[in-house]
Amino acid sequence: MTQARAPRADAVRNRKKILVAAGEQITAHGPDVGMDEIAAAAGVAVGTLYRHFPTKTDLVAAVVAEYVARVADDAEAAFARVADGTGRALDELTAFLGRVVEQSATDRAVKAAAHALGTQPANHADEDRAGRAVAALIRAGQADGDVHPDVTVNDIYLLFSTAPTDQPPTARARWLTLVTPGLTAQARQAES
Amino acid sequence: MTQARAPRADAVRNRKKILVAAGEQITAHGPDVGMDEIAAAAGVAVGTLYRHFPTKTDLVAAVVAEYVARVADDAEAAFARVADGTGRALDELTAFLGRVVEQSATDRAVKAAAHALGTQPANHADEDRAGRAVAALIRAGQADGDVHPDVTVNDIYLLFSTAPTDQPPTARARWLTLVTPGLTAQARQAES
Amino acid sequence: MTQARAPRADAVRNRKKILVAAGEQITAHGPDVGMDEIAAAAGVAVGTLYRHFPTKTDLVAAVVAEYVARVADDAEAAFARVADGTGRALDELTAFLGRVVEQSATDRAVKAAAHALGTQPANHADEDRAGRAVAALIRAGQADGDVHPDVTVNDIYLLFSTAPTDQPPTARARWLTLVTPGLTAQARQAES
Amino acid sequence: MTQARAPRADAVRNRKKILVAAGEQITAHGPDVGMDEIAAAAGVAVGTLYRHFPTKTDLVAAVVAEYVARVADDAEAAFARVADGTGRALDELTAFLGRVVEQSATDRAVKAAAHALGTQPANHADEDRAGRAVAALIRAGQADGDVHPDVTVNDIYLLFSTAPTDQPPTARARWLTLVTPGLTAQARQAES
DNA sequence: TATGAATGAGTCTTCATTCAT
DNA sequence: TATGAATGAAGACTCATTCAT
Repeated sequence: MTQARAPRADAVRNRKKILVAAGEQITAHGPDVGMDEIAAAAGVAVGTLYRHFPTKTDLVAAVVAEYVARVADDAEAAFARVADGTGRALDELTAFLGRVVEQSATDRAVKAAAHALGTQPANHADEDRAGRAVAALIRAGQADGDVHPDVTVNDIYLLFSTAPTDQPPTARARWLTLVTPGLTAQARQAES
Repeated sequence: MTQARAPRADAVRNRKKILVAAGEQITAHGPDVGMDEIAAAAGVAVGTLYRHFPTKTDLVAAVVAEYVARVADDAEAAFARVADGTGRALDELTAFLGRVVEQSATDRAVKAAAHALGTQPANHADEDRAGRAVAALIRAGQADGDVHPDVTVNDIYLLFSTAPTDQPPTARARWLTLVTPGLTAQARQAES
Repeated sequence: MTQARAPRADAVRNRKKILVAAGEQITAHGPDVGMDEIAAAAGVAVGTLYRHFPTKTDLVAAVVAEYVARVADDAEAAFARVADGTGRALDELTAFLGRVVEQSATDRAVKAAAHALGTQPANHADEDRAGRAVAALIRAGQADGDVHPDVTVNDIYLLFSTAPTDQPPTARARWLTLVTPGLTAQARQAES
Repeated sequence: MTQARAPRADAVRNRKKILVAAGEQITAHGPDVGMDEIAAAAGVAVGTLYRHFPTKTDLVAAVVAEYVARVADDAEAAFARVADGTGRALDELTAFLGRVVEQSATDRAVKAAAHALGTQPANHADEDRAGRAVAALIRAGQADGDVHPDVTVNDIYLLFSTAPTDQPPTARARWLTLVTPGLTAQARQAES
């Protein structure tokens, strides 16, 4: 037992490998990748995969949860920059939106898989974390007079969920351009 | 003669029934509905379904094509209203966008299915028709000074393809509100 | 009714067309050709095909029967030549065998189909006709001292049924060369 | 440990069971037996069958390959007896032919299935082995003056491929009697 | 009567999940 | 515990046969 290699460490490492592989495979080959393929990509046998995730649904849920966690981290970092005066709220908000859209890596394919399998959002903690950070960002932007007063966290989520993640970068950039005015105060005032 | 069921008529009716059922089933239960289920929903046997569409891919392609045709009709009607002075271009454009988004009936699920099956857009005629009508609408709006000068047909398509068709009506309405400023001249000028 | 075209004539012509097409299709594409393909090749609709042959089995049986009839004709002609002194029995016998082997047209594929479908040999009349003619040929050859005394009609059938009809002409010719000695008197005496 | 079922051993045993069952089923019920039936006959589930042979074609190819291997073994054993003086070449050759014909077990039905599925002869090694042994047998027989000088390996193959394996033993014996003279030197010389 | 659309049981194959080793 | 072979339900597709027109 004292001989260096911790037993849990392997399990943890396996879990990570599986999660990563699952994300990659689903992204690359669509939501219908087989469990065998994911296992192979992770370098483990199916049995091992099932030890960590009793169901395909569970696996996908975990992948989605990971993604949510990353998004939450990103949102919090963005707000931190606003809080300490490094960044301006509206800019951070759109940049954040942009970054999320850029991450084709774990994208709509994953969400489609989640949807197809009826996954329930598992990790409320991370979701809340993300939600709070975004809300703070929005409030800051509104305080600046940059973000339209009626914008809510749900609006950002709505845009997330409709981002063209599976399209080429130019399309994604253009989408951002088209969508940003809807968030700004002036633009919406401009329409009468 | 008037009470006789026409022979070809039945086939035509079956084709229609299948198309409708396929749209519904795919929309309701996702792209992975079985052909048997579609057939059952259409009230025919699988064999009949396969007589009309030799492949699931073909069936989905046909459903998509139908959808495209309806969109093309809608776009042309919208432009017609602009042409005869009944409607204003920007309004027609956003209303058109709104209508497309409203049609959850044949929506993203269908397109996801199409994507998953690698369907090639078959009906270029209808696609072109839709494209021309939308382009005309945009040009008219730009002539009015309402639509931003750099807006193109592809922008509209981009918004189409990211519309939250599978979300509740309020979300869809909100999405439209958020997205519209990106198309207007003033709003985009308002951003500096 | 007196207007020239006889109604039965068409039916007979159709039957013939179907029979020919069935032979061709089975030969060309194996015993698993669909009834639709046979019907198409015959230039009729499946329904018509089924009017003439209530079952695929029946159709194949009919094709086989046709083949048997042709073989019977051939055997009788061969014996006729022997009877009127035009031909020598052994030569006619081997030539007959050769001709049968040459007819790849309606060949093993048909018989395999027949076998697969459990067809019972239908046309005893033609079979008997062929059997009698071959028997006569054999007896004549034995009277000449050319054909080995123990050769029977069944031997000829055995060779028929094992002829390499689906192989290239050179192989078929070689087969004939290898097989003929077994029928001749001298050759078999030569083995001790 | 001695009473434990070995893990790999099971897989190997399954493979064998499947191969045997496939041979039997195809022989018994023709090339069109369902994979389900073969699996049932082998006492495994279809999935297992497909794990071992990804395709029906592969399965049939494997059955054929097994058969070829057995024939190669037989031919080599026959030649070994000739080489060490235990047997006479012509006798061994015809006995070999006889044995092959006797093996109705894996016979024409299998080859027909192979043909129908477009199987490519996979195991060239075994084919070559068989070919070499048969060639050696022929050469030895020719050296003895027993086998006709123009006989080649292809002749033997030709006879193989036309052997009446699906007929009763008496018919097979008779066929051998009829066919043997074609291979002997004297018999063929006897014909002029 | 000929047509060809409709039927539906059956075929091959896949894949999430279980379980013996 | 990790492995990977086995399971078997389910899906796409075929085709002999029936039947309305």
